[in-house]
Amino acid sequence: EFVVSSIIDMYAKCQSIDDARKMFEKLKVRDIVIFSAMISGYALQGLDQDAMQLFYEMVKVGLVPDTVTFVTTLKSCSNMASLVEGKLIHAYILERRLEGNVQVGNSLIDMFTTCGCMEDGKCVFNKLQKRDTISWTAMVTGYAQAKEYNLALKYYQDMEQEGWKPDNVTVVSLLAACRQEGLLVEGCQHFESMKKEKILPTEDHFNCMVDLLGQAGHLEEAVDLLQCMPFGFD
RNA sequence: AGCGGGUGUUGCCAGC
Repeated sequence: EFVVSSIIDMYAKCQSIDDARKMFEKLKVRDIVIFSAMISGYALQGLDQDAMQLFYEMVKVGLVPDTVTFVTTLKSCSNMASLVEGKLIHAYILERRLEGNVQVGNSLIDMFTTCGCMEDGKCVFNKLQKRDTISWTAMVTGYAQAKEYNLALKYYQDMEQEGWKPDNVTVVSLLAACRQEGLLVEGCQHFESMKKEKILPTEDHFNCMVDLLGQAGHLEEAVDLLQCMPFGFD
């Protein structure tokens, strides 16, 4: 029961997905947590077709997916950028009336924007009763990935205006957008604002900043930044 | 009432 799902989870996260599956197969009784742990393991390993198949199997045996099941299954849809499967999962979510759930909504936003369906993503976002940092960041990242940088930056402005603070992931997406648009000043502002927000920069932040400075011809500043970076060179 | 499964992470290049 509790122990079993933990072990499956552990195997799945330690790249022993086959061992996880063996244990899964041996079980006489499987509940949604066991299924979700197994689906999550497949999604983590990029075995997305297996994840989807297990989801369908789970529904077929009469188990009712919950928010966690949907979140993990949508992850596989995103990995594959499979709109067809994503829409099918969306239909199950609507049936269960879970579209307004924050985590499920966030996953739907990610799935739709990853599949290039910006309107559907926006629609889910707009319908969310409650939003969190991840909802906003998913929109920023989604538009940045779609190369709609101005919209990405606009979502960030709205996010700020509604009183939300960015976190390190938000800033990576912002810097990526600025880098693509060559917005040096704005990029520097976001990078500087990390100190104020007490966000620790990761390698990704530095990579974006070094490139942003470099492409603007500020080579010395780029080198300075490289030198104070707590990581190896790229 | 509680417990095991959970969503957002830059760019370029190479391989599959």
